[in-house]
Amino acid sequence: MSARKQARNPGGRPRDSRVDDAIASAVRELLTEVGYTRLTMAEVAARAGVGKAAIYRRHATKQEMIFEVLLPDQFLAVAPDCGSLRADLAAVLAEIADTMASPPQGTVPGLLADVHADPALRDRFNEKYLGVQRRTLTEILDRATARGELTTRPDPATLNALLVGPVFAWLFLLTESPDGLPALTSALLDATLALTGPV
Amino acid sequence: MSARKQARNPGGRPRDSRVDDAIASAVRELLTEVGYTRLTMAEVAARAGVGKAAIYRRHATKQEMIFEVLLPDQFLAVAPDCGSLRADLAAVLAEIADTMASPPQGTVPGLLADVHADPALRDRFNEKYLGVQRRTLTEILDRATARGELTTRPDPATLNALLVGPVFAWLFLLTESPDGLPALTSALLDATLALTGPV
Amino acid sequence: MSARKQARNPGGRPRDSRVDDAIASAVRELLTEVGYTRLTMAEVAARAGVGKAAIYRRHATKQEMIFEVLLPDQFLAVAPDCGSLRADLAAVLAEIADTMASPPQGTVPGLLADVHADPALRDRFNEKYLGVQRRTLTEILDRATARGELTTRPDPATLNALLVGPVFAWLFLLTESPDGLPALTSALLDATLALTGPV
Amino acid sequence: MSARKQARNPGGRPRDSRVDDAIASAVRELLTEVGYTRLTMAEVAARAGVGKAAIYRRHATKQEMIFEVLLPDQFLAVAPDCGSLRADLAAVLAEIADTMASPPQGTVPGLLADVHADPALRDRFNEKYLGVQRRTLTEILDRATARGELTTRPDPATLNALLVGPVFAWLFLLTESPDGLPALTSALLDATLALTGPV
DNA sequence: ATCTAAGCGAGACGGTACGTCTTGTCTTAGG
DNA sequence: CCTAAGACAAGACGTACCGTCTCGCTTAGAT
Repeated sequence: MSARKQARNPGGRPRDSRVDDAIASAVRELLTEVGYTRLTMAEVAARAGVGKAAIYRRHATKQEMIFEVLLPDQFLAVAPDCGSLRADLAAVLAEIADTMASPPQGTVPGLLADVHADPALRDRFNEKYLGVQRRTLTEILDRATARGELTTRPDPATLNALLVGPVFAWLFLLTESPDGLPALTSALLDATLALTGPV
Repeated sequence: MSARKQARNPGGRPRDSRVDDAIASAVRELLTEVGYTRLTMAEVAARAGVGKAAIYRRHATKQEMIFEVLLPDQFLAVAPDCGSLRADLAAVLAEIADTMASPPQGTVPGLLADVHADPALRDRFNEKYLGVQRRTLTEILDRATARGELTTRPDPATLNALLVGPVFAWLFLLTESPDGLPALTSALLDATLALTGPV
Repeated sequence: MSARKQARNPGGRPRDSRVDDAIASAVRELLTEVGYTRLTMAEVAARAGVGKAAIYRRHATKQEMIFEVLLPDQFLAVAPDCGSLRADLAAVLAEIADTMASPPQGTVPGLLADVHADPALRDRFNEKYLGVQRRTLTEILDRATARGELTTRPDPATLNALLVGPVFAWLFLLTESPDGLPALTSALLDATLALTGPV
Repeated sequence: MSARKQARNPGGRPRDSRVDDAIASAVRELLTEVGYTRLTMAEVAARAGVGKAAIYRRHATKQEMIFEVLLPDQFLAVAPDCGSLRADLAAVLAEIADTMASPPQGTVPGLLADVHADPALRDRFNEKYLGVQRRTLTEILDRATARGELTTRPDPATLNALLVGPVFAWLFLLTESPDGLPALTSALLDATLALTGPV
């Protein structure tokens, strides 16, 4: 995922993957210890035992670094296929909720703000996060349609907002505990499925 | 709204209310022109024709300044009473959506990030924004219960997340156009009301 | 001498002269302790108990800062008038030699290199150092001419090079001790005066 | 000149002399184009079509590299013997002046500054440049003494400063044109010889 | 005909300084 | 006590450069 400018020419010393790991670990530690805003590049470098240049060789800005470190490479890599629309949606929602709830306090809101401030980061966010979500939801709807589970086929963007929004709001607007997420997502699936109409 | 530290001593020169207005206007202009992150106090002061001290006398930090300038004083001042649960929720949701959609690009996510970073701002946010929302929703539920519209009385926090979350996600995660909000909120109300059970 | 951008408008907090002094002292200390090359702005700021911005408000670059701190404000302010050409030249030469020998090891060569690398610094150097020297020498020659001490009037630039060059070479090319300067300047004056011809 | 660490073991690939030449050419080009300070090792390597390691295999530091590239191998290899003290001094002075005036703008002052900052470079400078000068001057004085041209035998260091200093000052303090050097050196010899006394 | 030590170009590495920027506080002179 | 202007301490940012190290490969001389 990282590796922004891969060497075209195979000559030259190759990137040291231990440096990637050290950076990622330092970022995660510091996010936990000091939070998104107070994380500094100098401290990441020091903590990782790495020069700042090694970081900037991999990540264009502090924001992209954090995004790239936190977003799992395998995020929604395969669309779940559990046999029913509800089960598929539940699986997707669980993975999304997990990705939101895992990073340390304040990281997700901080990142979202920077996504809105930095066009380059926005592009990466759209590509690596939103696009994957939309493709996965579309695939799930395709399968449900094939199964005859849907009377009306909802708009994927609307469905996306209806599913992800409450989880985000629960965690980052209301700042409620992640422990309440299961109950929330259960109600959320009931409500959403009411829209698609029972067969 | 403003006036964080009211003069204890009535003696001395009174605050100039034109300064308050000039600051508010400058903040709104700059949010539109350069966005939340690139707005600086020095530029607000220059644009408003005001000293930085005059700003800090009114607002403790940059973040509180923006929050106080943007949040309408009358936000959800009176709970709507339109005769039905759906109409009441629609009215509340419309006002909330409007408050979210009005500020310039990136302002709401920026503010939300700072709410997570700054405990003092979080207190103000809880008091002036979240608390009002929850109180209003509770009152609406009370009325609906009295009318006999509810078979099960939902948890206010869950309801809050179900209603506000999708609007937030639509605007700030998916970055879809505010034009799509009416369709979204309509579906949203349908789905949410399906939970409360038809009478 | 310092004060690069003087406030046009008298409004605003005035510069704190203690900051000027603290910077100058820190620069002198650090030049002595670590030398020209290893002096860093961050350390100057720390040593002076001052923010870096306070330094850059006064001095455009590290090089100009050192130049402005080291060059005495009164350098050759008044041309000596001792009654004879030789005495006048001796006085000027002593002051120039003193200005060269005073700064800590390596400072003068370092500064001279930067003068050749930075046009802005070169302008300041020409104005504050060379110009003053040439004007002073010209004035001394004028007086000697009026006294009838000169058979041929030497070119001021040549005279300048003949006088200052050996001192510079003694200190910075040969790296001989400043203790040898009196003997050198004495021989130097004899040689130079031989050119102008005895009356 | 080059070859700082000669291979002890004759095994292994020998140095490629074309690499030496390519480095020297690149250094000279870049000194002319960007000057001493802005010359970087990476750019020298790129220009020479050479790896940085190949440079550092030959030269310990950037400063030594430049010094070694610029100082002629044959600098003052043989003391001139022109039949008179003045002619000998003129020949030495011309060669020294030429060595100073040849390198691109700013190179000599830059190098001199680094000589004062780096003890290792200073040693090389003393050995390859100053020592040669002093030995040559001493030899010339010996011959002049044998010829009976000297009434008083001047101190070699003083003579060195008196001769070389004005040339240095002319070029690097006053930044006058090298075209003026012949006139300067002529006056300089007159003045200096006046000290040694006519026979 | 290997073997092997050292050369080679490319470029990543740790470290460190630079000059810019912003925040929230403080200091003027004046209303 | 307010105001406008702007200096202040602190410290993060992203860039640049140095001198070292690592990669895969080439090039001789010694066996």
